[in-house]
Amino acid sequence: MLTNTEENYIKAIYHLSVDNKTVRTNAISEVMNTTPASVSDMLKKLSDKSYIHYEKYQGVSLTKKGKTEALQVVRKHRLWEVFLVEKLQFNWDEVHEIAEQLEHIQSKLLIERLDNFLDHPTSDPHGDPIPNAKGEMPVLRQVLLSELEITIKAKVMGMKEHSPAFLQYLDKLGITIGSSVKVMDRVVFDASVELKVNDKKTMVVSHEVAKNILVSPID
Amino acid sequence: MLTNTEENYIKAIYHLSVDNKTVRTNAISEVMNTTPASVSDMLKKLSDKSYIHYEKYQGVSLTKKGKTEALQVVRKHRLWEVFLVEKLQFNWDEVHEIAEQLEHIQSKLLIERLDNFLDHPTSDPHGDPIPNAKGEMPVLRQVLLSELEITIKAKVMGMKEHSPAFLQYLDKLGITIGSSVKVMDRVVFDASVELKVNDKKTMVVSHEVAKNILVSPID
DNA sequence: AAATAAATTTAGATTAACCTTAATTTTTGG
DNA sequence: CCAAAAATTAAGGTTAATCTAAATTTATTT
Ligand SMILES: [Mn+2]
Ligand SMILES: [Mn+2]
Ligand SMILES: [Mn+2]
Ligand SMILES: [Mn+2]
Repeated sequence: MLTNTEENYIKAIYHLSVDNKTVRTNAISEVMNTTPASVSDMLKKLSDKSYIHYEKYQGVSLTKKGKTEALQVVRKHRLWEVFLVEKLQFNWDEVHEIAEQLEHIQSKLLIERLDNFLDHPTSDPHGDPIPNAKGEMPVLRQVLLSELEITIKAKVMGMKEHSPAFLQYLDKLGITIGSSVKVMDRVVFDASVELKVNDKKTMVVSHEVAKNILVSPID
Repeated sequence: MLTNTEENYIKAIYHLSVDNKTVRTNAISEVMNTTPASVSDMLKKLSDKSYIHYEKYQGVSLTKKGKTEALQVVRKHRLWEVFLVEKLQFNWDEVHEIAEQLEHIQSKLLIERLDNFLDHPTSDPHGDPIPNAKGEMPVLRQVLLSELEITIKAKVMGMKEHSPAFLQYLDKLGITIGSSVKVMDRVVFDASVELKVNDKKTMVVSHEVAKNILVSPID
C-alpha cells in the first residue's frame, strides 16, 4: 500500500506527463514544494516499487501500475470535490485543499458508495473529467478559449488553473462552467480577447486568462 | 497542529479516562497497539506540548487543551460515522475504520458544513453522543443492560463495544438502537440475562453481552 | 570544443514514530 | 517489610521523508 506522500508524488507525475515527454526532477520538486534532492530520493523508491520508469538524469514516466494508481487518486480527489460543492455548498475555489486530504482515505467501498451517492458524475466542479472505477478517463475534446475561432459560439467546459484567485475572478466576470462564450475580436498587440458571455455581457480578458479556460464549440 | 498519531494518542487517553484516575502507559499501549516504550516516548512529547499532565511512573491525564483536542477528534469521528450510515448506506459495523481515517481531515469549515448537512445529529450510529462545535458533550444517563432492574422496560441507547463481531451478533438478535428491552430474569450461576426485545422476542444473552449494551429506562 | 550554467544525484543530517533489550521504579502478596 | 512480579522508562536502532551542501552529469553558450 502506498503512503500519502507516494500517492502525491505519483499524482504529480501524472499531471506533469504530457505528450510522452519524461517528467523532470525539478518540475516535480516545484509542484511538490520540496527540494530536487528529496525528489531524487523518492524517485529511487518509486522506481524500486515499479511505479515509474527511471533512468538517472533522464526524467521519469509512470508505469502501467503507476498510472492506475494515479488515476485512482485523481478519481477520489474529483469525486470528493463534487461532494463538497454539491452536497456541502462549498464554492469551487474552496474545495481543492480539502480534497487534497480526502483523496488519501483508503476504502474502495467508500469511494464506490460516494460515486453512487453523487449519481456518477463525469466531471468535477472545475470541469475536469472523473475517471471511472476501472480508471478509464472520459476523453473530452476541448479547445482553449485562447484558441477558439472568432465568432464561433462555445460552451465553457472547465478551467486549467484552479487557484482561488483565478476562480474568484471568473466568478466576478460571471464566467462559470456551462456559460456560453463567443470571441468577438482579438487584440493583435497582446492577444487579449474581446468576449461575449451568455449572449449578453461583453468584456475583455487577457490572453493569460483565456489560456486557462477550456471550451467546446456548440455544434 | 497535531499529527494524526498525536491525535490518536490524545483520543485514546480521553477514552481511557474514567473517574479522575490517571491513564497508565500500558493501557495506552494496548489500545494503540504499540509497545509501552513507544507510549513513553509519545507521553514525553505530548507533555512538552502541554496536552497532558505527566509524572513519570504515575500515569497521565489530559490538560484542558488536550481535552478540547480530544473532543474535536471525537466529534469528527462520530459525525463521519453518521454520514457513512445515513447518507452512504453503510452498516453500523462497517464504519469505524473509515471514520478512523476521516477524523483526521483538517478543516473547521468542513466539519461544520457536514454537521449541518446531517441536521446536527446528537448521537452516532452506535448511540455515542456527539460533542457540539464548542466541545460540549451531551450528558446521557444510561445504565448497562447488565445492571438494569428486573421487569423494568428500557430503550437501547448505545453500545460500549464497537467490534463488527459484536454489532453483527446484535443484528442477528434483532437488538438495535431504539429497541425496547426488558430483563425477565437473571441466571444466578453466570449472570446471563433473559430478555424480552420489542415486547415480543425472548432470548438469553450472556453477561458479557449485557455489559456492553447501554439502556435508558422508559419513564 | 571548452567553459560555464543548469539540472540532478549523492552524502550526511534531522525529525517523527516506531521497535527491542536493558535498566528502573512501583506494586504486591507472603 | 521485602522479594518477586509488573509496569514503566531509558538506551540504542530503524524507516520514511525531509533538508543542506557537495559532487556529478547534462545542456547551453561562447
Ligand atoms: Mn494529496
Ligand atoms: Mn478539481
Ligand atoms: Mn485515527
Ligand atoms: Mn461510533
